[in-house]
Amino acid sequence: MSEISTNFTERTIEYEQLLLDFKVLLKNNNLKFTIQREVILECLYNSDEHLTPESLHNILQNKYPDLKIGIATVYRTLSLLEDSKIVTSLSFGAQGKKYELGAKDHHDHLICTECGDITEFVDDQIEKKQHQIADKLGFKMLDHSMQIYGICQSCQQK
Amino acid sequence: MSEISTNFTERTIEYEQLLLDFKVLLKNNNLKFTIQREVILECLYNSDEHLTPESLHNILQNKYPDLKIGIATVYRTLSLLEDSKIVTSLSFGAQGKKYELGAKDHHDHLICTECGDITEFVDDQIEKKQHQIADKLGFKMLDHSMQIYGICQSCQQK
DNA sequence: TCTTTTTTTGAAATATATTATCATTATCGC
DNA sequence: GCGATAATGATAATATATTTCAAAAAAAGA
Repeated sequence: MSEISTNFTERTIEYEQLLLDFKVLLKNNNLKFTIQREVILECLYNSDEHLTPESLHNILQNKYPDLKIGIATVYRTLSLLEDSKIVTSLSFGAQGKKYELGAKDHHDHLICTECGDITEFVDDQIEKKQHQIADKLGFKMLDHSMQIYGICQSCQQK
Repeated sequence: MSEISTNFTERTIEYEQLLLDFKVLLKNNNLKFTIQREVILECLYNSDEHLTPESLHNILQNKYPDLKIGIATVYRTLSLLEDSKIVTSLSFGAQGKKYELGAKDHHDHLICTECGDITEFVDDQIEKKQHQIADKLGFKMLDHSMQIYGICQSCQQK
């Protein structure tokens, strides 16, 4: 039995729900709920940024050094979460794939073509407009994605 | 002097313009116009699909075997074209980056998840809104892409 | 045209990212 | 707790991308 405490900084209702959904999903597929899978989900939940497998691995190594979590486990878990539509992977510009929890509200992305940084935003008017356009063209809208490319504030100052 | 003929299947006005722009760009940056750079641009122009560096390399090896074009040259040229905003790289789902020519008009797409049909549209209000959002967040907007996924009219009738 | 200067090239080496293998360990139903 | 099964970390194997460098090609000048 592990002595590791997950020591969550936040345990919101929303997170509890997400965790429960994850457990149900695992059970339905004869997969096991492990401490590694839990801390990866928790880390994604508590992070505001889009994480690469590498950065996620670093964070986890610092936060839970006794777990000695392997990079392979991070990759495997991210694939599992992506297949299960719990996280979404993005890959814009230069540096590799980035993952984000997909359970939150729908949002679009501003992507810096210089540093690869990704900022999220939501705009109700655009959401509405998209529905209008789909309707007008006799299209049954299921999902959408939008990216704005450009140069972020800090890169402009360089 | 090379004996290779580029043997273009199509040489539209649009392509000639693109090629000219490319030549001007090269000259302005003290770069040289090479047969390799030309066939890569031509191949991207004549392809309907999004190409990976790998697939582009294969196509070029088959089409111009005597050129013996190296994979490094493909990567280098794609980076150059991307930096110059002539092509855009995308990365959907699993493996690696894909490139497409980005010189055309803004591409907003309605994509049918049933039949794969793609309809283009432009909406001024959305374009404006995007600029407003970028401005508000101190972001210098260069480009954008938007996709709406759903079911098209004819697939709904089936 | 020929010569000089500079850039580009292909091949190979290197670096980085991702996936597979496998012996060991953990989970979970009983 | 026990046994069946799945997951783990370490590391090997692949896949993907970039760098190096001598030779070749392109542009500029005469």
